[in-house]
Amino acid sequence: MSAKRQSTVAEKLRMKAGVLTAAEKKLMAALFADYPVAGLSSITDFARLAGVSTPSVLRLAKKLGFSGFPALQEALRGELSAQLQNPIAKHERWAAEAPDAHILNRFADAAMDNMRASLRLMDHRVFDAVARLLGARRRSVHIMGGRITGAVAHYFHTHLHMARPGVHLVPEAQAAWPQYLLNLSRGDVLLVFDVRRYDARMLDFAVSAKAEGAEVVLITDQWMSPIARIAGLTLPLRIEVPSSWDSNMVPLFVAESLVAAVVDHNWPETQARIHRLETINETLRRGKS
Amino acid sequence: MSAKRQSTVAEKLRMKAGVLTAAEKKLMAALFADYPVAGLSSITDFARLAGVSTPSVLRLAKKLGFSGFPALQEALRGELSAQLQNPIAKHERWAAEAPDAHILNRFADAAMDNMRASLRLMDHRVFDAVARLLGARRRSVHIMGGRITGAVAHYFHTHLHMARPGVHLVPEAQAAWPQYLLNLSRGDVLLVFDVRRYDARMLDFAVSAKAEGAEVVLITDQWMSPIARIAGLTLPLRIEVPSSWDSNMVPLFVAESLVAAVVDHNWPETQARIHRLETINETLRRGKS
DNA sequence: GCACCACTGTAATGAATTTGACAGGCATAA
DNA sequence: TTATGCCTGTCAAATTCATTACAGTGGTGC
Repeated sequence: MSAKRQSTVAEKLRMKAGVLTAAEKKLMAALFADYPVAGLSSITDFARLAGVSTPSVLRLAKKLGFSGFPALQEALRGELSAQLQNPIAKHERWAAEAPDAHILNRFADAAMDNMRASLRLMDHRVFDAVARLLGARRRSVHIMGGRITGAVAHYFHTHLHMARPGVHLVPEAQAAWPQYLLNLSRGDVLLVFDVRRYDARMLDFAVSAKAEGAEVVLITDQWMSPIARIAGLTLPLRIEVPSSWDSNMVPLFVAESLVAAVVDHNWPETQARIHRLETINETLRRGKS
Repeated sequence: MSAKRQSTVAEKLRMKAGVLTAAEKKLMAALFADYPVAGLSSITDFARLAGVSTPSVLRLAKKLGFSGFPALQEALRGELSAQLQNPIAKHERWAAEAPDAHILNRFADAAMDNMRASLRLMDHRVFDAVARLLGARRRSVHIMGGRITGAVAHYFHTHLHMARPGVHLVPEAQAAWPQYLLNLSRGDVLLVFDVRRYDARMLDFAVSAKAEGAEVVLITDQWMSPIARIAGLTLPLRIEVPSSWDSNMVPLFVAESLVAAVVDHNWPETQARIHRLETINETLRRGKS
């Protein structure tokens, strides 16, 4: 790949600065005053902003080598979006020899994109509300995941359980569900991970739980599990990767962040609990060996 | 003037997230995937990008309180140019409206740093070698994780098992280990996840496995599990986050990437397998309900 | 002073966009 | 099951936009 290809509109302009006419210099100044946003409105607005006529804008675009004004705009949008994507991540991932097309690089890019998009999709107030619910000691917490997200649910259960008592994992095996519904008390929290392809049986479970008075919290993907309609709080995420399956990285991220938030929120008590846990672990290990 | 200060399009969207229809949610996700640039092209392009019709875009714009699509675009341009000129915003904050110190932002920063650092730590030739080992059908694969990484090992087992036969998960319960050692054949692969605090018993297991002729592959953290000394291939990662525990995100990333690499490497065969799996799942589901 | 040339704006045309009206479709509730 | 209401896409009209053609302006060299 040659380095020439990736010349930005700004570079092209500076390159041609010598042969620009008066009207074109006005345009260049106007564009640089608010680069590149000034060039993203209509050709009429841009011309008026610079104080020239519309055909002058068009002539400048052609002089820079574009087929027309829309082509110039697309170039501007392209470099803008490249610039807004975390620049470090894209360029610094593997300074080394691995090709861009390598699966690790493709996966890493996708993962970073997912993180960004998910953080935008999530409402941090909802996140805080979920953390508050999970931190309330008088509420039991019941965690549930589907085929894909089962591992995340399991992981979340393990860690939240270190932070507080009263945390239960609803097993994937449907046979045991009735008793778990029985154990639900009014005000308990049911946290469900459900990404496509959505599990109709989990919807049933959530509906029943809600009928029992549970607060339903849903962590789902951008296409939204049907459980969203009955959930009190929903955190939508983005989980696409170049693979046959979706990625669990962002759900895991949310799970870890939620645990951290709960731990933060009630630090002294949790710290004591963790300390006790470490001691017990030590004792068990010694006892065994 | 209302108490609310000028809210961004992103905020408006999240505010209304509850009352958005399916098509509108698609648009929201598409916009957030490349915010705000995705919304700066024509209404036609934007609609096509999100996979909905143009009128749906218009309806969303009106729902957010704009007079039409161009008005929405102008709002996007406005906040974009404000953001680009404001030096603070240069460092593109993700959950933009949440404070920097918010746990989500701190966690996200740490996760991104971990990703970058891990990609630099890993040698992509080692990664490829691991993928090749895992893809070899004549070798059985045995997967093992510790207390923290157990969930990742479990997840990795589930997914790799979808891609190929001969994948086994060594349970955490030590009691069952002898039989698993017995099942190891010369040339089999033992893939171990081990991060601090390292588990001495896993080292013993790995040593025994190597003695049986197994290829030991280790996925560990930057401080390197002692197993590294006997492992044939080692992938060191970075897993620090602002929390009481380390993060499993990067190990999960590597696990997912490895599965994708194995799947890629032997696509036709794997595809057939996955297809059969889907069929079986369908059948089971139908049979149950 | 006169003719030439390059540059710029006005006006008109054609293309694309935006918007409103309509009807099919899906889910919900009776 | 049937009826209702909401959502969504197709289609067509109206508007805006991008582009071309052309005429006017100002400057430069002879």
